[in-house]
Amino acid sequence: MSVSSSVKVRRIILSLAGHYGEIAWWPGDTDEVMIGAILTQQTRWENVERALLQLQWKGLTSMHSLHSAKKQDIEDAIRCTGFFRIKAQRLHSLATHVMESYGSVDEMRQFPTGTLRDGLLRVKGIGEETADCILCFGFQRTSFVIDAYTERIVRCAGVQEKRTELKPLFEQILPVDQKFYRQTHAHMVEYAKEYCGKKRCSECILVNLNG
DNA sequence: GACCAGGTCCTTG
DNA sequence: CAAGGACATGGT
Repeated sequence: MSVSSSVKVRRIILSLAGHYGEIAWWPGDTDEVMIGAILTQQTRWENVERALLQLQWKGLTSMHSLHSAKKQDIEDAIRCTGFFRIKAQRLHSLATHVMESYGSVDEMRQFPTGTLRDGLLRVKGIGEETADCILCFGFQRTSFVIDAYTERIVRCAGVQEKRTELKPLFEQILPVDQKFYRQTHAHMVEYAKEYCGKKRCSECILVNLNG
């Protein structure tokens, strides 16, 4: 008989926190996090940073400016992130949602997390992970991000729950403190990039988590 | 050249 | 609901 998924996840969280400690991760203002969250879909972060620089040169790093930008200008700036046509469309759709539903990014801050999340998920091209990244890292909310890396790590430890059940599983365990949400997601990504390849997981410091 | 990257949407069986 | 393909550039 193995331990429950809840205990496994708790061990992973604690183990990684002990391994990495506090790390700086995904700084930037709210608009920039929103943009980065879309650009990083299925894309390395280094390429996203280059695109963010190009957007800065064009003055397109706010929802306000993206709302009125020409599609061609957005595409040219973000080409290096791949999927550039669909991502340009997604950025514009997000900007339109922000400006037309709230008027500005600052107006969004007074709304509850659930309301903001429902709105974001209605934007075509924003799924659960992107919405939670925006909420957790852009709006400082306690909404945990489940990504491919997190799923890979918990599978490795024998957690069987479906992906949609992982978010509530983590949120039951984490203290309701924004800092833990940010840090834990950061740890998952750093750890997986270092040790969990897509096909195999070597030198895994979590190998004894089932015991 | 093959394979992968911090997803999401759409279509099929 | 699960599985497969499309979207596209850049690095190993």
